Amino acid sequence: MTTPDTHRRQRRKDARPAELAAAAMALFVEKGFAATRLDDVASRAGVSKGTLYLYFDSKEALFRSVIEESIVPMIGEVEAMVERLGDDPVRLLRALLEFWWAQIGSTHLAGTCKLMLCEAGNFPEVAMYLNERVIGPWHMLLNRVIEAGMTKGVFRQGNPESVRQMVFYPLLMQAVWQCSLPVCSSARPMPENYFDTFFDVLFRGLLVEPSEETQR
Amino acid sequence: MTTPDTHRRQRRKDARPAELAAAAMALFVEKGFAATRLDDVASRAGVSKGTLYLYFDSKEALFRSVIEESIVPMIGEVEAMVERLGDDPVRLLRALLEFWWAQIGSTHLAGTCKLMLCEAGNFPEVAMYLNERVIGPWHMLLNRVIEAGMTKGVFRQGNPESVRQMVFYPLLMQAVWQCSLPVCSSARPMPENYFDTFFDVLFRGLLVEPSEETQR
Amino acid sequence: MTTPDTHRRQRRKDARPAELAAAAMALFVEKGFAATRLDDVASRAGVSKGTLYLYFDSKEALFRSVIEESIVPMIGEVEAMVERLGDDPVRLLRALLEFWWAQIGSTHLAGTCKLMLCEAGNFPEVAMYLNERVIGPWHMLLNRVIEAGMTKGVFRQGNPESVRQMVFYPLLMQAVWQCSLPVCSSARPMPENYFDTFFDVLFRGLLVEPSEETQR
Amino acid sequence: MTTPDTHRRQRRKDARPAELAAAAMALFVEKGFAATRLDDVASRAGVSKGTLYLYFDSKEALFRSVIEESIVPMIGEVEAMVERLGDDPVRLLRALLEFWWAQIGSTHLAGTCKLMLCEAGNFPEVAMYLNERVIGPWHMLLNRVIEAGMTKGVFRQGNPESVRQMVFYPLLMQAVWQCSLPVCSSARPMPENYFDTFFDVLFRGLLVEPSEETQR
DNA sequence: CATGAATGAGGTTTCATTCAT
DNA sequence: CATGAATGAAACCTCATTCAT
Repeated sequence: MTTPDTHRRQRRKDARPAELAAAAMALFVEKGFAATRLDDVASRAGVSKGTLYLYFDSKEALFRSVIEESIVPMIGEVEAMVERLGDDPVRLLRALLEFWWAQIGSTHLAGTCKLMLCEAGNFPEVAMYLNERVIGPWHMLLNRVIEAGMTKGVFRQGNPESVRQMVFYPLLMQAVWQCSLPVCSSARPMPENYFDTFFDVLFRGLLVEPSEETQR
Repeated sequence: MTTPDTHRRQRRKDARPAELAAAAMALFVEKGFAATRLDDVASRAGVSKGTLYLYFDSKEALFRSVIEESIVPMIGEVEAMVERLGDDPVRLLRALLEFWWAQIGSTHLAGTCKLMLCEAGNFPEVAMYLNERVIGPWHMLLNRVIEAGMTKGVFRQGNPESVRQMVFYPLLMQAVWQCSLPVCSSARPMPENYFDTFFDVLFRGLLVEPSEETQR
Repeated sequence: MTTPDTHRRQRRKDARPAELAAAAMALFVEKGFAATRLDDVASRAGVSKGTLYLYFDSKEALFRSVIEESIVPMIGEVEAMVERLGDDPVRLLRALLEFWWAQIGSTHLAGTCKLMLCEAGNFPEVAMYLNERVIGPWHMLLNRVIEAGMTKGVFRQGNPESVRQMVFYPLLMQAVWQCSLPVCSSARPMPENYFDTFFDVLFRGLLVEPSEETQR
Repeated sequence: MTTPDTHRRQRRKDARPAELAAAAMALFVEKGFAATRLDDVASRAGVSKGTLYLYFDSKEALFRSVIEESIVPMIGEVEAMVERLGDDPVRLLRALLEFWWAQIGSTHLAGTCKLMLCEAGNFPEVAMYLNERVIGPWHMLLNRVIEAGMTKGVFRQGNPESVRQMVFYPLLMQAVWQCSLPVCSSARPMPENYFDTFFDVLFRGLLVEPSEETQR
């Protein structure tokens, strides 16, 4: 009794909220929440403005929903990383960061990071929630690895907070930056050997060691 | 002829634009451009809404002026850093970054960085201008130091772009983050030994060297 | 598929711009452009303020549109008069003026004349445009008839500009005056024999001719 | 005790209100009442905005005062014309109209006529007052002359209202027009022989009489 | 379900008016 | 007297939200 047309329609209907959220996400990331007009969201999604209200109660609800939907995969990613916990802090740290970049930093989820940064002041509860569910656990994870490395004597002693920023913020900033300035020159794609240099310097230091020096 | 009162009034009038710009800056950084109401700017500055229009043609002009006024000192800071150029890449790089943090990252100019990140999409010309006058020169400066260090064989070989991000983005992100989340837990003051760890890891690497290892 | 209701709605929507323009026209004529509030335009048209902006970009655009829409019929009228050009200057001149009064001077298009007079200083481009498209052609038309009459020896020789004003300005001023002072006593309807006297005096002069004098 | 300087100051002070009124008049005529900003009035008069309030209670009071000051000389002119009443309707009518043009239509008082036309709707009491004190008497005057001419058998019989408009409106419209469109081409100075043609046609008609025709 | 015309609260902007100097 | 910075009511304009179709 359900014709293929009905099927297609059904699929369309089910996909609607996600389509709308995706359109909203793109514009929220590009312009910010307040500067985004629902007119624009609707026309980007190819629907009428009224349709938005069939799926979302308000602009703010749309925003929360967009964030919400981004959070679920993020939580998933972070938890997936927890699974990977192994013994070698070096390999583990590298794996975590590369995984973060592959699954978040270089994907459309990077936009959520930008939104977090830009809109946290206007949506403190959202920020708190995100902080609790995603940022916190992620920081915990990094901290555990870093501190484990220090405890094991593999990593240099020091302020773990400082270390966490050093290992993570370059990636985070790069991700956010690419959302912000697709127009500027900085939007060039990540260079091939970015991570090679990154981890080389991170683990072995910027300075050439005496032993290496003699090798040259 | 000029009574003290006249003086006070004159001083008031001369100071007005800066006062208004400061109030606007604070709110723009906190809420973003679009979400900031001129009513709020005015009442934060302790004047009426109309007064804003005695000094700025429009909300957008106010924004541009705020950025403009932030740029001048930034250019000054960057140029001041150029003066410091010496021969030792290690000391120089550390000096540059500590200076940036002291003069920009930890001051109210950090807000300009956040604005840049958040509003670049809505004010592309402003972003281009800033990019040209401040960001570009600053990147050049870092690049020169990094490349000089590599050429001299003091710094490990690698992608300079990657290195630049590693040395600068943790500071930049920290600065922006503190603007965004005065409400969240991350707003705690920079720990005492942040920079010690930062440069220790940066220059010598996260890994404990074999020679050090034996010392423990 | 289209119910009568749909029809009515459609008709309503199509008619909206004209309804709004009519309401605006009436108030612009009555109060002038600057003194007319869009609130008043909206409530006279029976819509809310925001509705105006669905159809017109700004108050000025509304004004221009109102004028624009008045110009089209005016051009039509003037061109219709050109068609009437015949050989007898006397009958032709009378026909033109009576036609102008019937189609413009005594209709709502008279308001456009008042607007032209009152707002020309504030909308010089609009004035120039009207001058080019309507006023100029109309003056040309009158001039041609007047000069043809003079050339043929039917009309007394004299400054055609002066004659044109004599034949047209009483009608124009009467039209404008009735827009301006519906409140004053002058708003009484045109007397029955207005045109009889008008053309009698115009063609034969105010003075009683000697031959007539003897008839009394 | 009164130095020359004091004298000059005194004269300046006494002249102030008239200077301000003159500046206001010019702008009211050019832009209309509502579109005229007191800022512009003040700067045209070379004083500060506050100074206006030393001499006039409000913008409307300024407007009324401007009109008021124009009325007095107008009343004077009209009364001066009454004095001239003689016996010959032809000479009298011509004298009245030429006098009106010389003393009002071609002077800055023409602006008052434009204001009357444009602002009557916004200031009905002012319009009524003007109507009572100036327009009415002036119309009476013309009517008396016209009717006297008709009674004496010098003027052709007809609707006096119509005749009054024919003799006066061309001049009035010309006066107003020159206020409205200093920008348009119509602002050319009155042609030399304007009045010659005007009265020739007015008294003897547009048509060439048979007797004249043979003279040609 | 989907539409888009209509709404009106709330933002930006203007400017007549005031008042300390 | 004269000033002009400051005010705030009221205008213009925007856009999230509603609802008849």
